[in-house]
Amino acid sequence: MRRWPEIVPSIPSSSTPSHPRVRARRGEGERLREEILDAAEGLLIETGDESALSIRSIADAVGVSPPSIYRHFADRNDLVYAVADRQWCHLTFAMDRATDGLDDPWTRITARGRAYIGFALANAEQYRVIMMGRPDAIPPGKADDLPPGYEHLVEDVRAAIASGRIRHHDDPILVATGLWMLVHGITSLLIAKPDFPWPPRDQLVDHALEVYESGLSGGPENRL
Amino acid sequence: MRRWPEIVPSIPSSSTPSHPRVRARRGEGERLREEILDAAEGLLIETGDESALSIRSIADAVGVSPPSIYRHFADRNDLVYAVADRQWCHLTFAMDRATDGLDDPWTRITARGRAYIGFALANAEQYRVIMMGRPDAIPPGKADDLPPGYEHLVEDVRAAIASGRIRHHDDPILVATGLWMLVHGITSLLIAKPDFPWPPRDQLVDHALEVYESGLSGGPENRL
DNA sequence: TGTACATCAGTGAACGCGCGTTCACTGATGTAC
DNA sequence: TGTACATCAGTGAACGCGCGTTCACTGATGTAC
Repeated sequence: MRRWPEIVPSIPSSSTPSHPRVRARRGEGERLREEILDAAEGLLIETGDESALSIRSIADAVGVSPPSIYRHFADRNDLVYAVADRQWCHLTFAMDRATDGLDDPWTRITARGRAYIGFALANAEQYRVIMMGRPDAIPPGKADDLPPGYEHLVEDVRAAIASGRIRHHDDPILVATGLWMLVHGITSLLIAKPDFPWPPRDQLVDHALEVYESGLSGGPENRL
Repeated sequence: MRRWPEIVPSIPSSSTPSHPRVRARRGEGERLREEILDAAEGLLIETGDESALSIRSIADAVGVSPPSIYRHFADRNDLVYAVADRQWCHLTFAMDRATDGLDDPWTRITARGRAYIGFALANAEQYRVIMMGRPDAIPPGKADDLPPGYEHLVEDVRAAIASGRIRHHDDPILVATGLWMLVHGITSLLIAKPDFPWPPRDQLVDHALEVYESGLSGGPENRL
């Protein structure tokens, strides 16, 4: 069980750089690494398919020859890992931002959940890679990693239990995991079945969170 | 919105037939079709990867030459569709069996949910294809299809609302969809992250269903 | 201030591979006469 | 009962493709002297 690096991610543009690329100046070779990841992410969004991330197509999108990729990534897997890793950080970042300044534990929990759903749906293909894909796409040693913001969620659950907001359930890990599964279920089904005649998304999210909250708090009479 | 065919599926053996295959007798050409699907499913389970289902590897597993596949399937997509379609039927069948003979609507609902989770986890790679994969793998016109047993679930929810077992929620579609999402969330996360240090599976399932049930029934004081 | 040179960023061509698909075919077998 | 033949199940060889990866290389650029 490891941490994901606590870097502050910048949401990258999905733009495919125009082809005539200017060669990095000496000492600035690392620049290409970022350009590669940007291009990979752009391709991911564009094609919606992780398997479309070929060394050649990425190199082409960056405006560079395929062997150049190998200066920065050991092989294709290593590159896909890096792409997934970035998404992981973005999701964490989005949730941290959403809970910033909120004090009430349950408010923080739902805000986190809504941010999770919102961000994941806005970045569906990236979410696919990190949460719905085969474990191959996950960097080794990260497969058993905590989900984005999991520790913070557990803290909030613990606080909600302490404050009596969550009743009849005393295991914060179990409660947090259940919440994660509900939120993931909503997110991943909407992503996997975009053509299904869903009820309005907001209604769906509200309903599910409300039912779960009601179940955790001991019934509707306890609701705000 | 279309129905899946109401055929009674037989759970296929995942065995890869031994190589020296006996040619089908005249008029029995359809036999190969089933052998192909069996072999494809076997490969799917074995490799855990839909992209490993190549015409060549399937032909090899059946003990037949690649062009033979085209006698029964228009192209690779068509074949993958057929594989997914079969899984769809199996899942439906498993749930119908699990609710057989049960009368109480809520008992039926949870039995259906547990059967869904149980069957999907026992056939993880197949579940991946039909519920977690890209819509490409889903036969055209089936992408907006009802999930296995959805209508029956909605019926049971309606009955549970009528009997007062589900309170404060009057839209059976919304409730059924929420239930589906919860159950799918549990299933798909367990499949996608097999190495995560989960709480015991049964505990997780029990907890989530209990919380959701409590939320739907209006609090723990209403529980059995 | 000038220059040789080590280093760095990146390239062009090629490798072997497995893939989906097509083509013209083969040889067994049931059936019409 | 015998046989010619249409049909059926399946084949062998080849196509063109995109892929990951490797190799020896080029040419710009900063720097030591």
